[in-house]
Formats: sequence, structure tokens, C-alpha cells
Amino acid sequence: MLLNTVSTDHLDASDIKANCASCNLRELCLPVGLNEDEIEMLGEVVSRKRRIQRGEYLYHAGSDFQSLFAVRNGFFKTCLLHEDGRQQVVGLHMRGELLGLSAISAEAYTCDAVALEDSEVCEIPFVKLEEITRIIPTLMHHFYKIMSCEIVKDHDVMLSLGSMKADERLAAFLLNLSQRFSRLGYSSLNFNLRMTREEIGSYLGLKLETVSRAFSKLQEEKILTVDNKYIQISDIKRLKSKIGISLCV
Amino acid sequence: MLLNTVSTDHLDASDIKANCASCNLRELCLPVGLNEDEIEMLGEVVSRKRRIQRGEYLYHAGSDFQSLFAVRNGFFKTCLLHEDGRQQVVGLHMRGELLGLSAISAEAYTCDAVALEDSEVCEIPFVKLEEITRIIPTLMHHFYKIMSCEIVKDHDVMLSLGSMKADERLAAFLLNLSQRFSRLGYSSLNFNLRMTREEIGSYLGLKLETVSRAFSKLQEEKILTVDNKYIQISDIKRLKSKIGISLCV
DNA sequence: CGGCTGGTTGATGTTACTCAACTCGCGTGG
DNA sequence: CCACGCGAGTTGAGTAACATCAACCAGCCG
Repeated sequence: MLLNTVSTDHLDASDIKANCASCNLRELCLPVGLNEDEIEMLGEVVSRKRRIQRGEYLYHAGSDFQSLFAVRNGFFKTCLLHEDGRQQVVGLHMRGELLGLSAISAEAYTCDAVALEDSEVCEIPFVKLEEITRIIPTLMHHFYKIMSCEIVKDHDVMLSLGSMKADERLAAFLLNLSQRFSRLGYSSLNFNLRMTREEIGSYLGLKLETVSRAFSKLQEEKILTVDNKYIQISDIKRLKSKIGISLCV
Repeated sequence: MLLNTVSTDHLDASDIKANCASCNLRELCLPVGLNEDEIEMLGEVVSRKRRIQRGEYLYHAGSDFQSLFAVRNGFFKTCLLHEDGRQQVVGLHMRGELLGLSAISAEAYTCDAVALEDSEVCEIPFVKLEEITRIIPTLMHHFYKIMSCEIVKDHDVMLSLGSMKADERLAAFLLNLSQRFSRLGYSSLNFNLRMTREEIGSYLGLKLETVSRAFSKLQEEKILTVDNKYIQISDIKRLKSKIGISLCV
């Protein structure tokens, strides 16, 4: 198991006032579509930046829900923990994405959020966000969209878990990552995985050995090159065809 | 395949003006927590009731998103369709639940919604709903909760698909149904399934034969009695222990 | 150096899928 | 009326896919 320290809730040296106006995620995160004044207002609500180290928990399942978090930098997983210690990864979250949406319904976090690398988040007290969504219709609309989008993403995962074979799931997973990296301006063909084989497996409903074998299989088929966590996609067309066509067997 | 007729979009004899104030789902559906005036406003927005026959589509994946739908009576499945014709059921929806939330992000429905029995829905034009959520903070808050709840439900399904065995998945599924029936005031121990073994299988990531075998197994273990679609749970404690404990093998 | 974590690969076991036969209930048409 | 086909469900036998168990390697850190 990971040797995690629980993230403390007090302000420390790593806490910095956030500023949406000057943030380079303006086009991806909550501020999408807002004018300068509105972004200023949103900036007032977004209370502060917080640094979270690799392996550290941003929040724990069951703890009191106060805030959403926007990933400003880094990579997180969210996971449900069984009584027996095994975990199901239910989400992977990168720059510009919101964490904690599932907590709104229960007024407590419903899963654990763990940093997969040293990360930075902006804390967004939900009560305040709710207030200003009333004042800024664009923001409310966008927030509805973000939540809806989360549901769509979950459906995609359900599709993958429910009706794909191991290598198809991995292909779908890699294509999804590829697309998200590309949206952030990174290469869509070469990237570093932030998570272990076990975490990928947990996300895809597979054991780590199966994930490893699926990687080897895709490599044998010359679709990609794997060097530990570094992935180079060499034939994205065939990678895509894994999802669409191999289902038609 | 089902011989479905596509639901038409024009008003016909089966369309009746909806009325939230007098609806017996007030405590479950959108009106939760609203006062009389607010419910009146909401009633103005909820445009009309629509009857959907068994097998009929409420909406199709890809078609223009205009409205959410509240299930007033009956039972729906939502599903994603593969190119090869196979489908993944991503949701099952009963009285008091909202349909179409995943469409908000894309401005088009992302899945098909099909009635599993003769049903009634209230149509809620989303633009109008959005307007009044600005005016009625309680409604906005509740709508956020509903969307968040949808995400939580999806996570539960992902947990089931990703890390449970066939009979555990079925147990989790039945317990979920049981709970939802009970919330609606129906028996939590005897109920009729509205869906076929194939649809259950699609929802749980299993083949219909496997679902059938899982039912037989639970019956052999004297946990429940199966008579075609009619289920009687005779030992709910052991049914529950299927999910918690058999994971610890 | 030795121990640890993360990853790969092989041999074997288990689960669920596939294919097939059969039943039951229902509706249709000769 | 019964024969028939059809869809839904159950059950059995054989098989494919994934899990499990185990050995091994590489990199990292104390």
C-alpha cells in the first residue's frame, strides 16, 4: 500500500491565493465563456491553491464535503475502497478537470482522491460557487454541462467495462488519455502514464498482469511502443479500430 | 430485436398538461423542498405528460436535446448502441427519476431511452428549467444534487462491473432495485423485473445465460425465489452479504 | 549490498462465454 | 381446435478469456 500522509486542512506555505483571471486554464476550467468581470468574481470564490504531493490524499471518502477542487497541475485518481482493502478506481483526473462532483448529493465525499504525481489544485467552496452560479447564468450553464459531461464519461467507462475485452479496454483507455492530453496541448501520441499497471487494471476491471499482457500484445502488433510508463502510439488508426471493429467478431 | 415505433413529437390525445402541485411524486421528483408558489412555477415549466408504450423510444442517441423527462409512471432503460448492433444498458429508470441528464453536455441525447413497460413521462424543456433554477435557489440546489446522485449511481455500477463476480453483480443489482422500489412505497422483497435476462446481462456486463445461472444459483442457496420475472427475496441478509463478504475470499 | 516496488512472462486454474438442446407461454393461422 | 412459430428462459458441454500463482528482472533507496 501507499504510504500516504493525509492532507491537512490548515493554510501553510504551499497555499497561495488563486487567480482565475491570469490562469492558463481559463479556456478549459470553470471560467469558460465568462467575461472579465465574471472571471474576477469567480476568482474571489476560488479560495486558494493547494499543493498535494504524490501519494497524498486530497480528500477521503466519508469526510465532510465543503469544496470542489479544480486540478491546476498534476494528476489524480478517485477510487472506492472495499472492506477487504481492494479498490476500484472510478476516475482519473487531469489539468482543468473538477474533482468532488459526486459529493454534492451526499454532502460527504463518496470516494478517495489521491494525487498520482505532485499536483496543485484550486479549492472552490461549493456554497459560494452555488451562489455565484445564480448571478452568472453562463457559469451555471457551464457547470451543468460539466456535471453532465461527467455522466457521459462514466457511461463510456461502463461501456468499456461491460462489453469490451482486455485489449479493447486498454485501447479505449489509451485513446481517451491521448485525446485529453491533446486537448491540453500535449502530444497525443507520446505520453507518460501517471498510474501503475495495478491502477489501470482497477480502472478497467482487469488484473495488473492482464494489463501488462495487453500492453505487450499491442506492442507485438506494432500499434504502440511501451517503455515502462512511457507510451508511444505508432499506429493510432489501428488502435482506434480495436474499439470499433473487434467488437464485430 | 424489438419492433419499436419511434415516438412522435407532435401533441396527440395522450398528451395531457402536467401538474406538479397535485402530483404524487412531489416528494421524490424535482419539487422536493419547494414551497407552493415555487411548485406552481415549476408546473408551468413542465410542459406536458406523454405516454410511451412498451418498446417505444422516448428519445434516440444523437437526436437534438431539448428536454429532460421525469418518469411519472413505468420503467425505462437507457442504452448505448454499438456499430455491430449490440447494446450496453447504462441505466434503468423508474418513477420519480430524471432522464436525459447526459444530454446537457453535448446538446444531443447521448443514448437511447426505451420504455420497458407502458409508461408516462413529464417533459421538462431544459432551457426553461435552467431559467427557473436561477429564480428558485432550492430548485437549483436540488438539481445539482440530482446530477451528482447520477454520478454516484454510475460509480456504483462501475464498482460492480469492475470488481464483482457474476452472482455478486446480480445480488448488488437486486438490492439496488429492492431499495428503489421500497423508496417508492412498493415491497422491497417481492417485485417484478421489467427487463429481460439479456437486458440485465447487458447492464451487468454478463451474457444472458450467465444471468440465468446466477439466478438459479441464488435460488439454490435459498436466498430468493425466481418465477420468470417475479422475484421474492427470502433472505435479504445473505443477499447483502454476497456483496460485502464474498469479495474477501 | 539487500530489500522493496513495479513490471513482465509462463504455467495452471477458474469464470464466464459460446453453442446447442430443450421447455414454456403466447399468439397466429390453417 | 390444434399445430406451429416465436421469444424468453433454463440447462449442459466444451472453450476462450482472464485470474491466479510463481519466478524473475530492473530500478531505486537506505
